[in-house]
This record gives sequence, C-alpha cells and structure tokens, in this order.
Amino acid sequence: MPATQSDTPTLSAWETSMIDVFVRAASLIGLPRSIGEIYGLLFCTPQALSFDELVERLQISKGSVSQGLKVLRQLGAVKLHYVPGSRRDHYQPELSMKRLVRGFIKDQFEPHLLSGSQRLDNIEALIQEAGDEASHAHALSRLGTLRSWQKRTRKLMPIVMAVLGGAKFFDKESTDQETII
Amino acid sequence: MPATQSDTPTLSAWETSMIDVFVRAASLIGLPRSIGEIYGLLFCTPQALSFDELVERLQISKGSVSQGLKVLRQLGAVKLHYVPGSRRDHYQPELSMKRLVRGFIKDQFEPHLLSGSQRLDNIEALIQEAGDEASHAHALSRLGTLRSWQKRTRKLMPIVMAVLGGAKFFDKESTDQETII
DNA sequence: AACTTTGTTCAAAAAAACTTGAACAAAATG
DNA sequence: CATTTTGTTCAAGTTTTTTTGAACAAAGTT
Repeated sequence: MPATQSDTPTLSAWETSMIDVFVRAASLIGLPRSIGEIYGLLFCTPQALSFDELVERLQISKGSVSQGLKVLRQLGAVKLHYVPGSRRDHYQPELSMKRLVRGFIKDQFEPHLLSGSQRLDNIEALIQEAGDEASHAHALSRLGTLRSWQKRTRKLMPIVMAVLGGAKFFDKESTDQETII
Repeated sequence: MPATQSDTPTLSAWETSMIDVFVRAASLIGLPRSIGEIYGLLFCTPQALSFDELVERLQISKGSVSQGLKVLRQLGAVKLHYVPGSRRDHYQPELSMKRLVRGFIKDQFEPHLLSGSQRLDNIEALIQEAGDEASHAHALSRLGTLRSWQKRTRKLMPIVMAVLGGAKFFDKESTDQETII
C-alpha cells in the first residue's frame, strides 16, 4: 500500500486564486511568498485558524509559519483570537485597510525615514570637511533636494492615512500648504 | 612594478554616503543595489555622466550599468543629455520628486492594480462554480473587501501625485468623500 | 572596407533571500 | 516530575535575484 497521502483538506480553486492575490501583493511590498500565503488563507477562512491548520492546509514548514506569523503580528496584520477549550493560538486577519497600511508604514517605512535624517546630517558634515571647495555649492544644493524629498514624504504619510480612514487630518505647520484637494 | 591600480577617481566620503542613501532607497522599493548606485552617483555629480564614467567610478560591470540605465530610463529617473562633441550618451538624474514617483507608480504599481481587477473577476466566477454553497456568502464578502481596497488604492494615487506636485486635484465621483484635510 | 568606439545581451557565477526540519524551550497535563 | 503539546530558533539546503564578463551588434572613423 502506498504511503497514505495525508487527509489534508486541499484548498479550493477560489481559495488558491485569492491566496495568489496576496502572494503577489506581498511580493510587491517586499514580503516573502509564505507570508502572503498565510495572510491569504486567513483572509479566505471564516474561522480563526491555528498554527497547525496553517501548516497543514498550506503545506509549508512549521518554521515558515512561525516566522511568517511573527512578521504578520509585528505588522499588526493578524490578531490573536482566543478559542475556548483550545490551548493553541488562533489567528484572524486584520481587515481594516487603514490599520494594515499604518502597520506597514510604521514598521517598514518610518524607521528608514528617521535614520535617513541622521544620515543627511552626517553627509552635511562630510561635505564641509571635504577639500574640494568648488563643489561645495552643488553638493549642498543636492543635499537640500534630498531634505525636501524627505519632508514631503513625511507630509504625505498622514494624508494617506486620512484618505484611507476617512478621518480628517491637519498637519501642524502646514500653513504654507495651499488648500490641497 | 605592481599592476597599475588604474587612476579611477575614487568617490569622496560624502559621495559614498549619499550614494548609500540611494542604495537603501532602491532596496526599499525593491530595486537592486546597482540601480541605487547609478542614480546616486548621477545625483551627486554636477555634470552629466557617460556610460563609461559610471562603470569606472562605481567599479561595477558594464552589464550592470547597461541594465541599470535601462530600468532607470523606463522609470523616467534619468534623462539623456546631449554633450556636443561626444559620441557617448550622457545621463542626468530626474530631480522632480513628482516625476520620479509617477514613473515608479506607472511602471511598477499600476500594472499590478489592473491585472488585479481581472483576477478578482475570475475569483468571483470560481466562487460561483464552487460546490460548497454554505461558504459562498463569506467568500463573496471577502471578495468585496478586496474590491474596496483596490478602489481606495486607485483613489489614493492621484491624491499622492497632487500633494507631491503642489497641484490641486479633484477626483470625479468623489462627492461621497468628506472634505479631506 | 577594415577598424574603432559604444553599448547590449545573455549564460554562468556569485550573492542574497527564503524555506526546511531537527533540536530546543516553555508551558500544560497526567 | 515525566510526558505531551505547542511553538520558536537556527544551521543547512534550496530557490531566486543580481552581477559579471565575454561575445555580439550597431554605428562612426579612417
């Protein structure tokens, strides 16, 4: 008798396709396939799923599920859901686009923006130290461009959140901003 | 006598740091290191640079420069600059943040959004075909969530462009939108 | 036309990212 | 307290992405 092909409840066609959408979306924002699969399956499923159910239905390793869930928790993209009578953690997907985007920005974007500011200050110092006086002006001008990009990016984030959440938002010190929209 | 270490004008400290900023930015949006380096060096340099100058100063292969410039041209992130008396193509960086972002969105984002719509229609069909009547409702509800996310993403793009460009923007059919900002 | 310059292509090499699974820790159960 | 259940960690294996460089094409020179 051939090795029993395990009674894994195989994914239906629509589930596979929907998960595929999330796998692509994940890759688009630089997250690994497995994370797209995990979130995708949670998204498809009415009930909260346990660790083991994710491993079985997706047919991926425990390691991948563990690391994937860790990242998804950090991003706030999944929530723990208490299931009475079960010792296992159960997970549900965060369904609010606003919260998903905020989690992503907070976790993956802001850190870079912040460290960016310090880096630019550093570069300014290096330019001052540099021997070549002639090119100072150009270097500083480009540094200025970079700072203005940074500033605009920062200004953009809350606006994005506002549009996504429907909430109204006012940036302090945005008096120089002509009525946007 | 040791092999002559080629008179490559080595990058200054501030140039290296500034290029590093672009390498990180590139990686953040999923572009390879070499592309960050190329754009970064162009950004640092007052004059337009030729293919060969990029190869020499960055110490990367011709292949990388060729492919990197190809992508940067597609994105509209570099412009050809005619230099009288030289047969070589010379490149300058696009410095308008708005154009840079638009290029990126047009090239890397919109295609996914579009193909996304068709995929969702496909999934809807698959759900209808599916045997399990009981779960139709949930599946369709989630599909609805996905469609709403897509719609909001589409709505967001022009707003982002507007904020970046300082231009005012009104979305047709956005009457349901309460005064944002 | 032969030669040089300029840049592209693409198969192979190198590097980076992801996944796996076995060993391990932590906590509940008997 | 020994055992089972549940989940994490991490070194090694796999896959994917990026880089390299040699061969090639296109166009300009002499």
